[in-house]
Amino acid sequence: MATPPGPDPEDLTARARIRDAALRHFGEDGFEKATIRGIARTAGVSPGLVRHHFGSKQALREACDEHLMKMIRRLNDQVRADTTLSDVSYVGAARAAMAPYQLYLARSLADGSAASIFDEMTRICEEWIAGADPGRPDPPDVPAKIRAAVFTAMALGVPVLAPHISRAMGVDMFSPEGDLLLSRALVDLYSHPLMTPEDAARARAGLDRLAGARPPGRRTEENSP
Amino acid sequence: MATPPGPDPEDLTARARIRDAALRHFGEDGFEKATIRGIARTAGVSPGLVRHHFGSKQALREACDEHLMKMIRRLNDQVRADTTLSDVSYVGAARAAMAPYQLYLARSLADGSAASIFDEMTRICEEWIAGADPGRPDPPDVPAKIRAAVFTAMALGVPVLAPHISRAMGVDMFSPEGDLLLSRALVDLYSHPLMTPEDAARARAGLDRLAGARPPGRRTEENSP
DNA sequence: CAGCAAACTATACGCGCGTATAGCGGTCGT
DNA sequence: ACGACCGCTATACGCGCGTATAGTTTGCTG
Repeated sequence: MATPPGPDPEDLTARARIRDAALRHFGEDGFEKATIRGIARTAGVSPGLVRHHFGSKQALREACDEHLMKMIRRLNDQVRADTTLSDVSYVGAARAAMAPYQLYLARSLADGSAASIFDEMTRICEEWIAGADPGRPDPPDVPAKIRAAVFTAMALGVPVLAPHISRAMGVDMFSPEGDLLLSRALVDLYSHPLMTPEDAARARAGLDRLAGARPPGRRTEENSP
Repeated sequence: MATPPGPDPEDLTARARIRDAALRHFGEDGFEKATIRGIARTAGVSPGLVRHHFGSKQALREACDEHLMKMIRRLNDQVRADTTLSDVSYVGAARAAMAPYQLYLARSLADGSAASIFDEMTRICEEWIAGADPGRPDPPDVPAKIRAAVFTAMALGVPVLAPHISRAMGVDMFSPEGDLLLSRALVDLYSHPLMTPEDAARARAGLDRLAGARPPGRRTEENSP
């Protein structure tokens, strides 16, 4: 295997440039709005070459997904490798490395594709949660996988809605200042439970009551003025 | 004002049917992929009438945004009105009432439009947070508005990524069982801080160190292997 | 040097979209 | 009773897209 057509050792080839351009265009304009012609122009090639290498627009998207997931896996393994770093710096470094792809990831997740990426992140998160579960006082009444999925969705909500957060903060979320501000906000939110244990108990009781009484049918008040 | 062209008392007119159909199509297919012809067919009218009433596809989208925001405001006022309900049932009822619009809201937020809706929800959330702030032991070091924006993004991450959560749970998030499961997971996550106070203190110290030392420049290891 | 395969370009086609405009029927004010 | 108006439809235009295919360059092998 001297120069195999393998996917990894390609970083300056036209194929890789097309893929990177596609990641940018898909991320900035969305899959539908992005055009093969525009991607080709950014990559400095002819539109026909895009089809020659990837076959179709959809296949190009799937190649982007695959590439991104490979990068996420590598990032996670890398973080797992040296746990000597403090939590914060690793989170910051990971966010910095992901920055160019977050727009694409956001779009891709939002329109329902990139399922495997979400599942992979959920799996990673589940390991993380399962590792922390033994340390908590009360046993969880929801499987770790489901909690992992919900939390993954919440965590991904931040990059997905990055423009809105940046607008609220007044600085770009990906700038150093914005990143710092966001990190502080996240630490604050993560370290303060939004519900007291009593609230939670009451809520759980309410849920049990709803579940026992009747399945929560929707109210008919949606047509009242 | 017998039959004014006002926006409110219209619920069975063709205009309202077009708007509802647009909400569905935009939500299910995305703004770009959705077509005026398809919306018109769903609404049972001719494509020309869509333009006659709304002028353009973009204007139709803005009308959808406006309508949705009005509904959100009404829902919030309604919830604020009777605080006798337990937290959970109001959350469930609100989610049920929002169900048909969550897909649209998700798409709309994800592609950067619907800024005013996000800001409105942030404002509501900020009031909620500001009301709860006096009760916490340590003073927050991040403005309430920013915490509200970040939390709003996280909360909206759930409906935005609903398909993925549903896939992980095994049941549709909007079904009664899925809603119950999701609510339990949310209660569990909300009632258990993800970071201990020590973790948070250490993280804040790390952030202060990073902020004081140098702005966090990105590593050069993204091209290493 | 010949030849061939792979990378790449040029050009064209067809389709479906948003948009524009002309025309038709019922309803209401006068 | 009648005409102006509004809701609504039918039809058409032009554009830009994804896709297809034929042609051109490049680089490697025998």
